[in-house]
Amino acid sequence: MNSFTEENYLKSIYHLSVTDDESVSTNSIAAALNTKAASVTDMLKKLADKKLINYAKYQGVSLTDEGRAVAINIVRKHRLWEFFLMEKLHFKWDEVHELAEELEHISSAELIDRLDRFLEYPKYDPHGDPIPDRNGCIKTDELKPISVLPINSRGTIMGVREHAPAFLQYLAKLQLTIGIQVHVADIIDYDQSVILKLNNKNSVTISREVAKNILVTI
Amino acid sequence: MNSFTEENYLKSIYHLSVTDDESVSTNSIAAALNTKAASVTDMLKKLADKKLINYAKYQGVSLTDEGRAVAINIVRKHRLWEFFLMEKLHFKWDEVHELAEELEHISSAELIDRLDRFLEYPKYDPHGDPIPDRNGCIKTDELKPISVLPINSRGTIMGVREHAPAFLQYLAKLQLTIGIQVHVADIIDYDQSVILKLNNKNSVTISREVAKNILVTI
DNA sequence: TGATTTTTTTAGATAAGTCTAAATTTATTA
DNA sequence: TAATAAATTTAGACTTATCTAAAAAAATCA
Ligand SMILES: [Mn+2]
Ligand SMILES: [Mn+2]
Ligand SMILES: [Mn+2]
Ligand SMILES: [Mn+2]
Repeated sequence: MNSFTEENYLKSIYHLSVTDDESVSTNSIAAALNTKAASVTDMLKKLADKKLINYAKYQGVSLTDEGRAVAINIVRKHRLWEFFLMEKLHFKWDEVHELAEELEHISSAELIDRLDRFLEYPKYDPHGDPIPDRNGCIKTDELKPISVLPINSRGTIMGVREHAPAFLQYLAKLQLTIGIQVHVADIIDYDQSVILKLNNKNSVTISREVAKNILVTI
Repeated sequence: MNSFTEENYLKSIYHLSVTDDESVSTNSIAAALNTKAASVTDMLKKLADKKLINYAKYQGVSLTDEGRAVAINIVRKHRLWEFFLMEKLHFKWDEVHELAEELEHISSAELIDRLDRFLEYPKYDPHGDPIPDRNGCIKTDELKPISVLPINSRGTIMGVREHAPAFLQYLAKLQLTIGIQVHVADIIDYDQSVILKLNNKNSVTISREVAKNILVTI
């Protein structure tokens, strides 16, 4: 079995490698885990010994197939717990992530499969991220940030790129949550702010920065 | 915050002091936690420093009010998770304890209060043990082992004194589970074996050892 | 009571995970 | 390409929790 710490490293490497694509740097892992580069190097050696990552000094790291399987399983647990917390315990979408950071380390596979069944096999977590199935298969829908939509186009909010509670609370206040249809009414020349019309006729203005972090299907 | 290890020590001391009453010995803690006496001594010093236990060298330990509050909170979490696992995820009563040993360390009080509400404030866990409320109040029903019942008396199974999976599986096979009414049909002179009649007319024979570990109300 | 056994504590090691400071390697840029 | 800057690794130290072996205290009993 892997320790909580090892699991957190593997998960971070996984997330960094899906966004960054290439091999992951020591410093980026340190930043993600809020730790120091020296600590990361120590852990990378250990994970390499366990054949969970490919690591050559100064070269960055990537996950092995086994390491990726471990990481995806933690992501699966994280997202299923998030769904449970929101759906059954009625937490808000900005509250579930922190709690899931603990729950994702509960080890039992039987438990998570039963939770999956109890929740009726949800496909997406409260932030729109896909939940891997028990075989580690994970959907990859093509989502676009609102910032690339042209004036007068429409989209449905399906995810976010940023999970900070403050950001999620802000979106909730604007009623910009998963499943909501938006219509790009205007884009301000000066700073690229986006004016959205919602189905309920409300109109909200968001900065380009915010628009980049909201994902939609067209 | 206390570490998992500290929480496990406090919980063990709590359980040992409710069954044994007086102050708890180093060796009994070591036995309960499957560790060595030397390790226990080290931890006792730390817990005493944190004012969670009363400890004087060679004198055994007892919980302070604060230590007891921490312990009871862990027991609350343990039993609520056990109830969830059985009620919602349909685990068997011999499977839930091990899983709850992990879940009891999830820290959020908000989470456990919401879980409590979701489960509709259960009073007892799957083994008949009372679930402390959020203020740490815990019911203490007077339960008697079947072994003290005279011939021809009746009782309702309300708990067990032994939580080992093998024991619980054995009881389940005999249909001796929580809520079942039993009638003491006979007690064998030779070895004090107890012959029970159930409501469904079935008759089962259990050893005195087993009879001691099944608790009933009359 | 005095000797023996049991219990508990101390001493000293080990392993995991973290840190700071220094050294080394790689990347940048003049 | 040589100097400088940035990234990474190493060295050495610290904390937590654990262990074995030895010492000390308490309990038992002849
Ligand atoms: Mn999350
Ligand atoms: Mn999420
Ligand atoms: Mn239990
Ligand atoms: Mn129980």
